[in-house]
Amino acid sequence: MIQKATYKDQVVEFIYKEILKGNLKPKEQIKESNLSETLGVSRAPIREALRELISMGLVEYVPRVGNFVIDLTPKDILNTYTTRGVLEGYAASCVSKLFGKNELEKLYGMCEKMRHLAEGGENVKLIDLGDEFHNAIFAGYDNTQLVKFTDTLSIKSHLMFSKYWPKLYLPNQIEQRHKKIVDAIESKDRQKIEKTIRNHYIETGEKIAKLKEEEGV
Amino acid sequence: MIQKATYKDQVVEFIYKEILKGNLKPKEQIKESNLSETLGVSRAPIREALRELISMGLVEYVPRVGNFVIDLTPKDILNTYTTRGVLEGYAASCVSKLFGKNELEKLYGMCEKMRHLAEGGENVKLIDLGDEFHNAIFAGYDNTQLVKFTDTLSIKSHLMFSKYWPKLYLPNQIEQRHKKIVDAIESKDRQKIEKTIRNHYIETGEKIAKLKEEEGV
DNA sequence: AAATTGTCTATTGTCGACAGTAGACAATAT
DNA sequence: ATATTGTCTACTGTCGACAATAGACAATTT
Repeated sequence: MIQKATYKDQVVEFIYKEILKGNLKPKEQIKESNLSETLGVSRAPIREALRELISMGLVEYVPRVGNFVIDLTPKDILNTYTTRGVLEGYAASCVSKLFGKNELEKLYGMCEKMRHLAEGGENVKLIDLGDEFHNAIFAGYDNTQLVKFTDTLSIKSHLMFSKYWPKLYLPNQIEQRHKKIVDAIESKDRQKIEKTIRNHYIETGEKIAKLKEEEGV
Repeated sequence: MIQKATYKDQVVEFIYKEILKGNLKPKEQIKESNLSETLGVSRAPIREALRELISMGLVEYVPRVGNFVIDLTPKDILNTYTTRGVLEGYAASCVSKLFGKNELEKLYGMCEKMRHLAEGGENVKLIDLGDEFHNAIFAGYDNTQLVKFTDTLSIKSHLMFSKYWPKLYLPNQIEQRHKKIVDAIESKDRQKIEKTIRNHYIETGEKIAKLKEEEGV
């Protein structure tokens, strides 16, 4: 399926990457006219892109003043991860019964691969695999509303994870933490699944929030 | 605090009310130029308003084709309510310990008032009180991320509730259903709170989905 | 008749320009 | 020196016009 990308879509992509790369720093104002000149398009598609980024939660908007790169407080970070944990935990508990041996094997395999990628310092691939892991869990879940929310949260998380990941977990821990999730799914105990996934995210949220706090001093 | 409303904000309000009133029907295309002429403003603020409505989930957008009033399938309806139940259930369980006798009394009072409003057929006030009820529960909860999601879902729910509410519950049932939530909060049993609120929403979601299904035949 | 192609039209996508305002800074008054 | 007021500037808000395109419909081909 081919999809013609409008300028707006390309601008969204561009800004997102600039933020990821750190070329646009938290709290920094994103000036429409500047970008317009830089990218060689008019302000209209820039504005539309910014609106989208606002709804994604990556840009904060103050009427008549401007658009600013989001600057997450430690509390915001914890909130983002917590919310993600609540939603994904519920989703996983709903679809757990769909998982047979094959699917579980595949998930366990991913856990190992995560360790390898972490050992090799391949953070981009690690994040991609993380996405794949979560998508695999959601594969059979058809609550598009909930999934849309988790997608938003996922993008937001990446922002922080890509910055702090080396300080978070050892490669072995990454593997074990995800295996724990698969174990829970295997148990088919819905309560356990929810709890495990919630904790998975809350732990990471707390860690990153702490790092951010220390850095903010 | 005074807030200057931009045209965009007023247009959002206008379109939302048109949808609520049924002047804009599901699946109907919202044409920028039409609205522009009707409201006497240029297309720019109209477009911005539409973007916002898209992010609120009230308008669906097909690139290069147009903006359409959302047409929720029965499944979508159930999903919306389910997601809301998951999020609000968790939130309520988190803040339950903050509720003392005063707060609980107030909540019980609201339940009674809901019955009265339902008996009088005052659906607008009923919806407002419903919001107040939920806001009261969230008062001490500071996960802005989660609250933002529930706000979105709440707006979406209103769309359906305002259409179907007379067919959903008897005045007495409305009171009892909400009292059950307060009872759960009073118990301080976090698990029970989550479960109660989830069910509260899922039940309504299922009912509305069913009504929608029958109507769609 | 059915399928393909071409044309037209209504609608969205983008543009450049101007209007209005928030915030900074200078000028003035106390 | 501090507080108030006025001015300026850079930015967002809005505008009207034009470009591009999806979808409908007509013309053409088989």
